[in-house]
Amino acid sequence: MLGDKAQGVTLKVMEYTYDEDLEELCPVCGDKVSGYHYGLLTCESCKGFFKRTVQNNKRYTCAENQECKIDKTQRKRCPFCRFQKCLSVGMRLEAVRADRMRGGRNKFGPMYKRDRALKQQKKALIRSSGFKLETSALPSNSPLQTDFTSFSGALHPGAPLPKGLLPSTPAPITSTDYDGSLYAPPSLAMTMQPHMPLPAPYHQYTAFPGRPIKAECPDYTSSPESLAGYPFTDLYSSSGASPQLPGLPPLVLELLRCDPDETVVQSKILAHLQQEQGPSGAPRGRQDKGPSTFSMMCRMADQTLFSIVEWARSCIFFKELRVGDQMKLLHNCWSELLVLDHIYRQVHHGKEDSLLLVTGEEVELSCIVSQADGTLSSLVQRSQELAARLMALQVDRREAACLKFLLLFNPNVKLLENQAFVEGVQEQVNGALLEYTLSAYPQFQEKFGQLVLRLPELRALSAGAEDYLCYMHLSGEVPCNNLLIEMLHAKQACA
DNA sequence: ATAGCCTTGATC
DNA sequence: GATCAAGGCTAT
Repeated sequence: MLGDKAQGVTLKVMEYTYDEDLEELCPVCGDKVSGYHYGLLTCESCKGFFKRTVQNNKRYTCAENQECKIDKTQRKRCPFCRFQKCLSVGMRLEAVRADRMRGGRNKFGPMYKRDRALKQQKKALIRSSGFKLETSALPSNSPLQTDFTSFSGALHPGAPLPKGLLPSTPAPITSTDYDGSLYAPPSLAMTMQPHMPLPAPYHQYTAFPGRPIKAECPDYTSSPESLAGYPFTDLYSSSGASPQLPGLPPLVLELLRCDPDETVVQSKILAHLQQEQGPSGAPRGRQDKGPSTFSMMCRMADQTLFSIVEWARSCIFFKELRVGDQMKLLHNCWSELLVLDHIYRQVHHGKEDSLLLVTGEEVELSCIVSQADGTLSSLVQRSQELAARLMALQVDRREAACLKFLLLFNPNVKLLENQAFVEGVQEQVNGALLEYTLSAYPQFQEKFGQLVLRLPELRALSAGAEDYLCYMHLSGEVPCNNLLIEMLHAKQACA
């Protein structure tokens, strides 16, 4: 045993830390998972919380506006929002037994098994591609980036593409991907329905098509009585998501399911940044400004971009595309997605005079403006204005998820191999968003139009941001070996 | 009320 | 018989 460890140290160390890194975090609070509970991998405490809530038919209320952040340290603060998050990430009421029978298995057994298989496969794929890149002389200063650099490599126009890596990689965070698409060749799936505007296709992606399952477990959701007091009964028109709510357009639901959990993304990015800075990376800020602040922002954006790419790769529809089209779409919209991500965070943050960073840090706007040059200041200012507009529109998470897809599936991208498909998705998402806004906000008929109108503004903003990044890059201010720059180059090459 | 640890029992 | 997600117990 000890001998094994001593040999090939680097390899072992890499493998180990890598596994640790990928070890799932609870989608509710980001704590360590202890196993599958009520439908997905969660931590012990959220399992217990969910059980207590459902078993004892608890009712909570939120003292704020039902948008409390739930993480490991704050999860006790607002049980209402915690339970809402439990539901929105997909914890299953039906898995709590009415008769309190102990032991045994329930109907979710096979689902868990499948989820495990998917994760296993993903691990294997990433690992193999990671090693491939190791050997192909990537100037990596951080060997722990294997999971992300793998795609960075794949996106690089000049780099060899690891065959078969991209199309079938399952979702990293949304653990409820139980469709069979993983095992079906994506290209085939497309050629099968080249001109179909896909009304049928997405049905096969819903986790439980046609739904329920009355049998062994009590189905709380099917009983109006037991449902009556639950917060999610009136959730439809507010925030949060209820996976089983009737009336929510299934596609919207599906898009939401693809959406990564903020907490998980945040902790992942934080971990990466800390690794880059070294273990002694003291939280610097106030006095240590200047170039390091900008490069820090670049690193943050860079990591966010990795998570965006990861999101896209695991998304419904997107993963069905050929790698070439995937890259074209991403090259087209990466900055738009970054800007939207930033702006939506500010909407959520809800403060006009400070910014919330992906890392969870809050920075005074005045602090940024004082350090930034005119261009950057005006970009920040414009993004704050856009955030304010979206805030006024009360954009919710479902709408934001749709907007992301509308940016990603841009049929105006040139030379797409399967443009009809991209157009079809765009159309579908538009339809679903319209349907959703109309039914969820009937008193606000123009909401759809208002939301969609923000997209050109957002595109203009992101173009400005790209220009600025380009300028800064030429002045040597942007850290190299950066996915941002890679994207920038790729886009210029296309143009 | 929370969350870590324990017991149970259907399924493999 | 091993596994592992259910429910149960209990100190904090």
